[in-house]
Amino acid sequence: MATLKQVAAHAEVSVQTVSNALNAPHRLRPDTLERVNKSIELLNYRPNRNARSLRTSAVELIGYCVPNWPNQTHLVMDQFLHALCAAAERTGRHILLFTAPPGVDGMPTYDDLHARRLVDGFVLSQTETHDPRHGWLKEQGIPFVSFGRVWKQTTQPGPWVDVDGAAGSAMAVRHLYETGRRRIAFLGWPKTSGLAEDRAGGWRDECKALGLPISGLSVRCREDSLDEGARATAALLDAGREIDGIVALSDVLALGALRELTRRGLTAGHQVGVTGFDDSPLADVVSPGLTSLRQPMDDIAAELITILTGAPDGTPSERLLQPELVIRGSSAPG
Amino acid sequence: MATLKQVAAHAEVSVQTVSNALNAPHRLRPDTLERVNKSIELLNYRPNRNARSLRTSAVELIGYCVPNWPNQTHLVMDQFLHALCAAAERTGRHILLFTAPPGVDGMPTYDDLHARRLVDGFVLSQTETHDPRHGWLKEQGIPFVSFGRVWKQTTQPGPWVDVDGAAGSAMAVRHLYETGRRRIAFLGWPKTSGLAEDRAGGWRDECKALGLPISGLSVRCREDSLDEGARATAALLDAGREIDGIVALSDVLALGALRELTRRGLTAGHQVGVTGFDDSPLADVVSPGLTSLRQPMDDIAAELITILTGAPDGTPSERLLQPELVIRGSSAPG
DNA sequence: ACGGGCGTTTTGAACGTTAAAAACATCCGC
DNA sequence: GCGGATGTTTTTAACGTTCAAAACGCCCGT
Repeated sequence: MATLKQVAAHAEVSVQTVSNALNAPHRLRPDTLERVNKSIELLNYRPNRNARSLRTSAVELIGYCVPNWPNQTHLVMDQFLHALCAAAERTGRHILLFTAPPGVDGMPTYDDLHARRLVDGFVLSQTETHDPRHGWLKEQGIPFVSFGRVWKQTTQPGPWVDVDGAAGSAMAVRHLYETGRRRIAFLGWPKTSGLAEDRAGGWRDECKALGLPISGLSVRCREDSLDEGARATAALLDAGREIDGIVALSDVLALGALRELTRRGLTAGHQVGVTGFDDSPLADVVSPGLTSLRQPMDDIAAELITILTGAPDGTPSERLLQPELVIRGSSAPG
Repeated sequence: MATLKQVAAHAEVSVQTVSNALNAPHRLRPDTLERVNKSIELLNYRPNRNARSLRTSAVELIGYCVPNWPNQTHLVMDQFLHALCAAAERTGRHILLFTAPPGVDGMPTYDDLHARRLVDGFVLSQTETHDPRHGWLKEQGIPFVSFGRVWKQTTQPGPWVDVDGAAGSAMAVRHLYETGRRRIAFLGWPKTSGLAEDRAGGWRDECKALGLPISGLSVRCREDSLDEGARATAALLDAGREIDGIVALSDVLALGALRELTRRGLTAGHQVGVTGFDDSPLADVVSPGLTSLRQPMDDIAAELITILTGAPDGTPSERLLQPELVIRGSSAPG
């Protein structure tokens, strides 16, 4: 494997000149640059990243903790990871995966990776209510950026990128309204989840703004499963709420709703319009397809990387992105 | 950030002694070792991985290309990644993610990562028929191990770990047989996929071994979707095949089968037992739960890492692991 | 008392790169 | 023809670690 030294010998220049040819080509006289580049190419030289990192103390690696506890967002994790990788690579960086215990127990792992210079900083996701990681990292002065706000906190402990769940729900409500629905229910989770409250709030506010009823139309499911979605839908129908639209907080709940509607002989997309959240692979695999709110993964990833690698000074950056309503059969005009 | 030098000064020994305290503690006199360790702890010293890698030319990082083209295995990718990470960490290594164009176009990326010493080697997955990556890497002398055999090849071009799809199908058939089924159909993919042939072969052979009929009971679906699974099931039922069991090549196809059965008023798990493949999150989310063949991700990951980091000599290692039948409601005794 | 052997510690050099400063070359104005 | 400005290249040193060899200290046998 060729080194700078060998290239330098071959091009009959000093080592530093070759280094400059790569890092500051404008400093070289054109003919020297060309000669050096020829040697680089001929010897198939590639800079040794370890030596470079040692010298510059920047590894160009970003740590990401691969989550292991069950969570609906896993269904779109591959999309997220791909987008994150691609965004990192556009800046010459890469993603380093690691595992860590949840919550504050995982902090030594983060600390270690940073102290040993395996990573420059971290991208956090799967943010939880009162997540302790952000404050801890900030305290240690370790660079990070969060995908997802830390809920139930007055000020965000660091830079973040998130998707506007309230706006998403509102978009879903408006879409159902525009396709003729007037009694739109909401399938959510318990109040403990900030994300759930965010999305529920969007449904409530938009319904109010459009003059639609909300009383008795919001159901909290105990868990994120098809069965719970179906059960909640059944409850709404049995209570005689006369619903013609359902905004569900997740694709899984939405699929449960679809199943219950189908079971009762109600054509989803005709009698009752249904929307989900996150545009997971499930949404596209069922029939009729599930209308869902897609998270703009490429934009999210790009913003995360920009914030993390851009401004190292203390100014926390915050970006709230809009989801995109992907319309499929489940919300066809009734 | 403390360095060896500072620790050495604090403990009043030479730099090399501190290095030995970490890498070869048996060489130190017990009292020196203790003194050095105290200093290490006090100064909160962590070895700089870049400096170490530069010296030893081993980065302890394993490259994994995060796939972006649509594929059913994405549903279990988070499980795989978590297992792979954990296994790597058990040997002090980590996973570096990257993106690359599919097929041979991606090889420069692999080459580059290795040449710049960002990774020691690669774990390949999403192996395709006649996958060119394995041969190329072998030729370049770049260490790798494959999750998944390269199909339609007489000899495997390198070490691999795989799950025995034929045995999996056979397990499913036997399970359905033991719960009373006698006419068991197979839902597969086109012949071009080695994986599909492997799984289909297991169904065929086990049916023959048990004296069950196979003629007209195998359907090839055009794509891996719920609709195709449902369509294939409908076709089988309409043709009067009198089936009472379905072994599907994927969870998605199996869910399609379940949907069609339910639509026709046939209780899945009673009249017709259904099994899927891969034990994706979908299997657990539907009701009745889908009986499915789980890939032993932890074992797979452990084997991959062992093979990749264990024997650097030319002897290719090969490991065929058995899937595990996870029994749920969809195959309850009829 | 002296050399050999062994266990422990130190010295010197190297891994491949870049930052900073120094050296060299060239051109210009006066 | 000399000082200065500008442009290009080289020299020196350093990043933090580990390897190989040398040095040191000690015990032992003769």
